[in-house]
Amino acid sequence: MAPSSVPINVADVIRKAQHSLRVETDHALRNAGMTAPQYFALAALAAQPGLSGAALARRCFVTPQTMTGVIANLAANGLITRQADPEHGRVIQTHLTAQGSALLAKARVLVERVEANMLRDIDPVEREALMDLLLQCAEALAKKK
Amino acid sequence: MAPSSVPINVADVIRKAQHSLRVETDHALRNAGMTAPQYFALAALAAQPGLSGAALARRCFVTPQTMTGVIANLAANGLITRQADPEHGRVIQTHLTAQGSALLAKARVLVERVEANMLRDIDPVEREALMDLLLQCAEALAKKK
DNA sequence: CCGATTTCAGTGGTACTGACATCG
DNA sequence: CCGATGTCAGTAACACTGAAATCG
Repeated sequence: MAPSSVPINVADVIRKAQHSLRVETDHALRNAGMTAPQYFALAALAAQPGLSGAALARRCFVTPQTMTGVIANLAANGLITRQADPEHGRVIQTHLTAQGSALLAKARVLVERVEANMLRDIDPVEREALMDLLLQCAEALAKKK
Repeated sequence: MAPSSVPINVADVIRKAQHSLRVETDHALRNAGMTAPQYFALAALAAQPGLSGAALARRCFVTPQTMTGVIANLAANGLITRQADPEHGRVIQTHLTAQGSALLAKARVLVERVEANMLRDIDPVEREALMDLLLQCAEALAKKK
């Protein structure tokens, strides 16, 4: 059964929930002139400055090639800077600019509002259960048998 | 906090689980020469033959523009046929071909294997709870306050 | 005129393959 | 020299916005 208006299995519901979350997050971020992947990259960079493109990709659940494109757009908008790591040859370190840091702070409020709204009718105990179950799913998929 | 190797909130885990699911589904479908969106479109078409592009888009959680591209590729591969609805002017009905139907049956086995693997350590009661919680999330996002 | 469907044009994110450089 | 990792180039399929044409 494909995703429909009345999903009947767990996989469909995961896809449906994530899709709604992504759409709402994108809409919220549009007011800050940013896309969702760009936001996640900035947030990861704020937590750990100097990450390489490949490291950033792992943290944001995308391939290095995808992150390369996201990074290029962030750099073109003046939100990050890129410079070669003096230690390691081809590795390129990435850092937030003051402008990037300011925009991230503004965007963070918008994104957290969406996530809080999503969970508004779910109590802390249930949220914990939901997280545990989803992590089990992710691990089962990763371990692959 | 952005998605990281140790997600700490529900939204991150939803993104992580869906990403793993999508990657594994894509890999499984590659053996059938099909992409995930193509599979979902075929499945929807099997359930309700004759749907238009716009109707198909709604069922598969994508925009009509996106579905247009997916449909074009399916038609180019001979898996579906398209013909104008004699009643309504511009509406184009879409139907599975015999080849499309056969490939869908093969692909369905591969996809269901991935989904079963994802849930292998979760008992029926917990699966039900997981679905309920995710549906609550999706509805809260859709209702938007 | 309005609403739904379709199509076109443009941008951005996503993955795969393949190639090359660099480090250990 | 090898193998793992980071980057880049090319290709393909998805996905959204915005706008325009068409039909009922």
